[in-house]
This record gives sequence, structure tokens and C-alpha cells, in this order.
Amino acid sequence: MHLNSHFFKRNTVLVAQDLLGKFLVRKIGKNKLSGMIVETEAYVGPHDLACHASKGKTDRTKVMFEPAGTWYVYMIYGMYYCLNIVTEAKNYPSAVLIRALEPTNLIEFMVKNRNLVPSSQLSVPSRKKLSTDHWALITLSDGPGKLCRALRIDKKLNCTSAVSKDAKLYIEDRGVKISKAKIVKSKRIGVAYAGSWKDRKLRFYIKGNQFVSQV
DNA sequence: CAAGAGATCATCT
DNA sequence: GATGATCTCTTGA
Repeated sequence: MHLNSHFFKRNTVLVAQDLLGKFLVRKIGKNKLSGMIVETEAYVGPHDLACHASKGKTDRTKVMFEPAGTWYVYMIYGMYYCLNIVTEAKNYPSAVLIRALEPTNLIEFMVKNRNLVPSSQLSVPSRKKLSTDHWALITLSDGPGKLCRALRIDKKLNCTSAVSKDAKLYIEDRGVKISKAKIVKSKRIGVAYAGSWKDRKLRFYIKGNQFVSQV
């Protein structure tokens, strides 16, 4: 089931947790790439000092004031994109950052998009005790910049809708249920500048899942 | 293995 | 002019 605006027009922390186990679907021509969301972060509003919109409504952040179910894509460090979905009421700037996926469909297509070195040249940390092929799979979309590259997500998708019928990028419920006991809460990554908000446990991931980002 | 630097640019001061 | 919701590669122990 294609998630609609009612799903996203809710408390951001709830949406962030409920997105675990949902499937991100990217249509490229006839291809439908997809992966299960295994890690998210909540950016809960203008008072959240880690939230880009805490600095007000600017050209970059105006998309966060759009209705729930709008994509917010921005470039970070000059090289990577980050994918967020806008939540809560229109004009309340908040969003969920999608940080990692467990690839499920058209994995070869994602590997091409990532432009990776052959797995034969891959160095697997010895304590992981994994084959290079398995390691190549795990590191395909285990971070916000990597998953955007794997699914060819860039600024062209910024401010587009995830809930319209013809969306090229949207989220599906395929009936996977993640119990509360399997959701780990931790500090958000890379927000040391956010004062009293930097230590809030607004990052969520599926306990024990191999595809969660390495921190 | 850990730690550090470099890539590279949109955004805000 | 500085910095960042990141990732990868190099260095050195």
C-alpha cells in the first residue's frame, strides 16, 4: 500500500519510528528499485536546533513548510544528497531523515548507480567475518548519502510529492511490522552544533539489522 | 584497526 | 568566508 498524507501528517517522532519496516520505492523508467527503511532521524520543528528550519524560512528550508508527504532533498558537503520527508501540519517545519535501507529489489541496478569498485578489491574488516559479496551488499545503502546515490535521488526530487499517484519516489507498507522492542533510540549523527538538542534521542533503527549505518 | 584529511558546493553570515 | 543531517581514501601503529 502506497502511504498517503495521513501517515505523514502526524507527530514527527511517531512517523520516524513507524517508517522502520516500510519500503522506499524509486521508479526509474520501467524499473522499480526498492529497499526497506531500517534507520531514520526526526527533526521535530523550528525549536529543534538541529533542524535546518530552526534558522527560519529560507530558500533552502521553505520546502519544510509544505504539506506532509513532500520530499526534502538537499546537498551536503558538496558531494552527497540527503533524503527527508516532510511531516506534521502545513507550515509546521519538520521532517524525517531516511538514513539507511536494506536493499530488496534491483540490487544490480543500485550497484551500478553507486559506481563501486569490484567486490574482489573490497577490504572487509576482519572482525566482520563476511564474504566480499555480502559486504558489498551491506555497504550499498547503509547511510543517507549512499542510499541517495543507489536510488539516483538528487535535487530534482526536492519539493515533489511522495503521496501523489504518479510519484517517482514514494513509500509502501508491505505488511512488515517492527515491534517496539526492536526499535533502538539513540542520538542523532553529526549534530554536535545543536546545543541542548544534540543529545536528544531522535535517531531510530532496527535492533541488530546489518544495514544500519556504521557510526 | 583508528584517526585524519580531502572531496566539493549550496547555503548562510 | 566558513561550514555542514557524508563518505572514502590514506596514513601509521
